[in-house]
Amino acid sequence: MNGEDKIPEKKEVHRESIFTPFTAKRNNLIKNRNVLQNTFIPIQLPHRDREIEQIAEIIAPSLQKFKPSNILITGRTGTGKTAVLSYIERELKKADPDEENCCYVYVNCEVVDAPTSILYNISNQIIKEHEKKIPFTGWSFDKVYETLVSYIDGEDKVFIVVLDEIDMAFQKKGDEIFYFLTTMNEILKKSQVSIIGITNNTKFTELLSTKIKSRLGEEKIIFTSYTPEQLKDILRERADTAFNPGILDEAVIPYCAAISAQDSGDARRALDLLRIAADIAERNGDTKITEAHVNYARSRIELDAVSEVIKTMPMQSKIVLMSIIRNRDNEDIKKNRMTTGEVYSMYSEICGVLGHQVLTQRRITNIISELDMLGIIHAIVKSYGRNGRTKEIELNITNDIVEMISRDEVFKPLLNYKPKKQTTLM
DNA sequence: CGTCCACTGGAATCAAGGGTCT
DNA sequence: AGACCCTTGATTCCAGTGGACG
Repeated sequence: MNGEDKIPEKKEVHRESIFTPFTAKRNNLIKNRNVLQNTFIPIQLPHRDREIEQIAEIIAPSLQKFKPSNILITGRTGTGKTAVLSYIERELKKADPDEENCCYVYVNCEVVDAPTSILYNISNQIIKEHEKKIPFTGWSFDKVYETLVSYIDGEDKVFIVVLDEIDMAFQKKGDEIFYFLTTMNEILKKSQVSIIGITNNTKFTELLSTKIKSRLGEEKIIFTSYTPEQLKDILRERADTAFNPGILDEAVIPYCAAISAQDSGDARRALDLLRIAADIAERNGDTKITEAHVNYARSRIELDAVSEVIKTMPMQSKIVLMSIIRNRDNEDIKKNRMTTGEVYSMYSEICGVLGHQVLTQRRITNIISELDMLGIIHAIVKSYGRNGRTKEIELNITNDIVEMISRDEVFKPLLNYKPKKQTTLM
């Protein structure tokens, strides 16, 4: 993206086997790699004491077999929600090692989002006996639910069910699943179930029906974004165990913190930045990690994220994106902003060349909006008065990525193809 | 002030593919 | 196996609209 952050040339290394250069250059910059992984849960979570205490206070009764309130936790990504919960889990296990009084179940709804699979997932974490486990497919929702309920009731414990990324489950099937989970207690005679929902969608509660809302959110805890100062502390703590002393340039940690605080206050992002910067430095055989490495890491993260999105896009969206790129680079048109109509005619042309089905303009409008939401393009509705009302579309990706798309082999036939001259339009 | 363009975006509907139920 | 969802992507239809122009 920017030319000034070039990493120094790789140093020549005496070759013995093909691995020698890598092992030789893997100088001990990184002492402990695990610590920088975002799945790592540190012993202490800096700046989350208050939240931990709050949650601990709420769920403490479970250790005496009393049902704690349901909790709804909101906060943006990378504010330590999942980390805090894992921490809580660990502490809970310490207090009740044999799960005599309470049992902790964690489900990530981003991975398992269908209502049945959520129940299935919960059940199989709870049900220990192998022969009683619920088969992966084949059972109806009701049957799974009934089995789960009867099993839970046979246990005489408090079950704490943590639903991470709870909004993902909501999108699929409304709040039905939450209804079943929260009403479970009315059927249960011995055991109790309490739910901890985690979401990074602050508007999530508005989507729920009032009934569910009050049940699920008996207690609400909001995780605020980290400030740059707090991010610095977090990074510093990890860096202390991750790196040998003196390896990190003074400015690196404040710089990482500043970058990620600026666009989210996301600790995960900050850690990624640091880890990748370290990786790059290490691979390059450098002895110190500097701001330049961080800059490099930053652009690589960005590139990876966007190209990943584009790679997994459906074909039609790719063609639409290609049309926008072509329109922008076309000698005859040559403008950064274009209308839906212009995109559509280019699109139909490209479809013709590639032998793809041409979709309606209505659908293309939708695809354009989708691309807009992904942040790949900028589209705002604008009125040209007498000349109609349309979306004004602008590309919003770097040339590296444009390059990458253009090289995609599905667009091969376009390489030698010159678009027709546009006859109409201003 | 009304007209009228070139679309937007909601709603209903369909078709295909996948999983589920019996 | 065959009937029956449910989801997703697409189509059809259409009412609605910001603002330059006359």
